Amino acid sequence: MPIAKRKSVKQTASKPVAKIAKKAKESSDEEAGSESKSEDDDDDHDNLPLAKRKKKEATQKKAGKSSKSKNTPVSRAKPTPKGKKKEESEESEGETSDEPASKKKRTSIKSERSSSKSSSKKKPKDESEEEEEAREKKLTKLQLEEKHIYKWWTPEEQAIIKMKEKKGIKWITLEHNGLLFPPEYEPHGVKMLYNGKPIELTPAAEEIATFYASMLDSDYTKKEKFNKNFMKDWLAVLNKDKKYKKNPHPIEKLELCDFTPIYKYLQEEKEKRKAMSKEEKKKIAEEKSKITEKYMFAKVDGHLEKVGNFRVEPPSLFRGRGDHPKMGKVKTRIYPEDVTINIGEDAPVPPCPIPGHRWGKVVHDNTATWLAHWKDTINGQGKYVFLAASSSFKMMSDFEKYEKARRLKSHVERIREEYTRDLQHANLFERQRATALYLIDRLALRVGNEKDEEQEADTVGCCSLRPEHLEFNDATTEVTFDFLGKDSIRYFNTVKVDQQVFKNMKQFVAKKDPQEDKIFDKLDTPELNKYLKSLMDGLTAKVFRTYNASITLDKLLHQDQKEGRTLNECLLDYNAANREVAILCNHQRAAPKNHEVQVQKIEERIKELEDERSDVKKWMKIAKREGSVTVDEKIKPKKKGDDDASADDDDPKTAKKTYTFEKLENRLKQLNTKIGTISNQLQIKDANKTVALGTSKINYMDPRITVAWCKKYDVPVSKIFNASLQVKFLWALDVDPDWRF
DNA sequence: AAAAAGACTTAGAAAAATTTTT
DNA sequence: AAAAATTTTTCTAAGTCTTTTT
Repeated sequence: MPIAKRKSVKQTASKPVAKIAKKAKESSDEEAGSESKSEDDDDDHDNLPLAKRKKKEATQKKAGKSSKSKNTPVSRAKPTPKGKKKEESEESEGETSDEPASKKKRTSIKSERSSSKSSSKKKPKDESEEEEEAREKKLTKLQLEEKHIYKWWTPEEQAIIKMKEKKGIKWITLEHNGLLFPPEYEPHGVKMLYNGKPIELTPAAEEIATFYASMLDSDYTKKEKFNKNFMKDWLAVLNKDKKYKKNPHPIEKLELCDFTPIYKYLQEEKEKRKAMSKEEKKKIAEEKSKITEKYMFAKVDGHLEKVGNFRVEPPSLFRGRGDHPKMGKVKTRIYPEDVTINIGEDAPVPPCPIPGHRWGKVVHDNTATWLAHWKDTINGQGKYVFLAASSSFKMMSDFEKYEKARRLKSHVERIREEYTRDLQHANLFERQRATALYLIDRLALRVGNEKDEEQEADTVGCCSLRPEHLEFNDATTEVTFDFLGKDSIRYFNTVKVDQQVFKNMKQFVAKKDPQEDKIFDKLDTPELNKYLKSLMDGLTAKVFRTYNASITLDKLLHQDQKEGRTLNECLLDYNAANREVAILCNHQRAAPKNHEVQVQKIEERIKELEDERSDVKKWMKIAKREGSVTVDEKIKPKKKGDDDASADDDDPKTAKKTYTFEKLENRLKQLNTKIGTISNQLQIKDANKTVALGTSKINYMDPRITVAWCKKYDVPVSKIFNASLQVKFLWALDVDPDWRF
């Protein structure tokens, strides 16, 4: 066992973390009420070393659009080549009072918040007041989060961190309360049917049947492999029942199983929970949080830090992605015996939470950041309990990730020259290496490690591509990539590649088994990464994804940014840039369930408004001539059904109305903006249909690019980073508006 | 040197919470 | 007030890359 270098340094006598966490919470609550600003006055105002303003270096990109432009990755084909131009986008209600992201710092927010807090009597609150209150709540939440965060980026802290780095350790003292186990299964006694008859199950068998019943709505239960794996594991449990030692359990075939009684029971339980009164719900929530409270925080070198996943994964049916060979297998319950705890040597070991059990092992590995660890029963892979994204461990490595990607910026030109040259290398290995690197760089492919094809879904990355994944178009020298990548997400893209790359790839594919052989048969990922290391210290394949995502965002957010845009136009532009990055990285999501219906709805609404507009235009002509106009106008039925459901469609009621020209003119203007806004929404909705924007925002785009842009154009950061992201990116919030990636 | 184990980041789905519409 | 839509959080699978073992 790798109880690597134990380093134990004297630990300051310490209270148990639970108590400390509670304390912290109390004190911050208190502060929220009474505003004790002195405490973190000296905040992080300007001691951020990270944001050391780089003079905008003469960044070499032209606004040129050509996807071959030297410094930009080949962009993916747009899924929808609609060239439609949005005409106008004016949101009806202005976001007037949201905190402008610029110079205003958190201190000001704080005082604003606490002062308004005192006006507790809620009278006829009008909209804006309500809005403000809501915003206030969010800020409070953010504040509370921020409260316990260890500001590791100050120079003093940096010195300490350097020291630890030198020793090769991550922490000196570590305290936490272990992890929370799911409760034992409680049988509900609802009998499923077998061959039409109710059947008795042992609790263990019932539990698994209930897992299955709870998934009846999902696609999994319609898959043969899932069902097969499920039956195998379930039958093993069924036959464990002593009653069936001699002859097999009556349940043999899934086709004869009817889980609907259990399914219905689950639905009813859900309904019941939903129907509970507010008080009941609140009470239950409180009880829950009482239990979880002590697990929420750990103490690392004296700093309170949030724990990420302190819950042990409950048993379930394995839901592998794509065509996973193990889907449907029973993932069994984890007990303390299965768990290894990592904790400071002098810290109290958390008592084992299940009576009669004990921890599998307790280690004191201060070279690692995990708090607990167990082995997954499906694949035997390690599962870890780590600190949350807002912890210093995570923030620091996030920061380093982006700094490394920025370092690549000053090497990338050289690297590209080198691999472009090597595309024609006499040696096959080097040619393959150069070609693979080209794809990783220009198409943002993942590196593609080897996988165990028996145990895992068949997905590939760059190095594991096979001939079957490519198609060549000789006329255009375009290559079509069609393969399943991480999470079995399809990568489907036709790209015009470099002539030499085209030639190489055709050659690598020749005389190979399309289904079995690797295109880059001489290459593997350790080999590629070894080469990258030689090009730049710390460089690995994944850095290219980070680099290309960030540089693309940076470029887009600086390219034709018109002055005087409304907030909404700004957000639209950001969304478009974000989307481009997401498409580059192939971040996809399942289309929202009712997408088509919703699109249709909006289209109808637009049509309605357009009809209205043409009416108004017609009337305006008359009014211009005659001063005013009297028309028979349709009256929209009041939303609350006019009881007679039938009346709705057929006889739209009308009423006589008289308008002046000016009135109509005004109305036309309003209609135009409204139509503009709605068609914009529609466009975005459609463009984002299968694109997941979040993944690049969370993992790939340097947050400083976003924050700087926000400051420059006076967009509140909160419009782009929600409370969690603002905390995760706390280290980036003080960046200079002119900062460039 | 190859394989396996270990530790950490990245990923989309699903659940829960919140906001908007009806 | 209910329902629908949207956003946020949670969950845990599935990658990458490093380190250890064989």
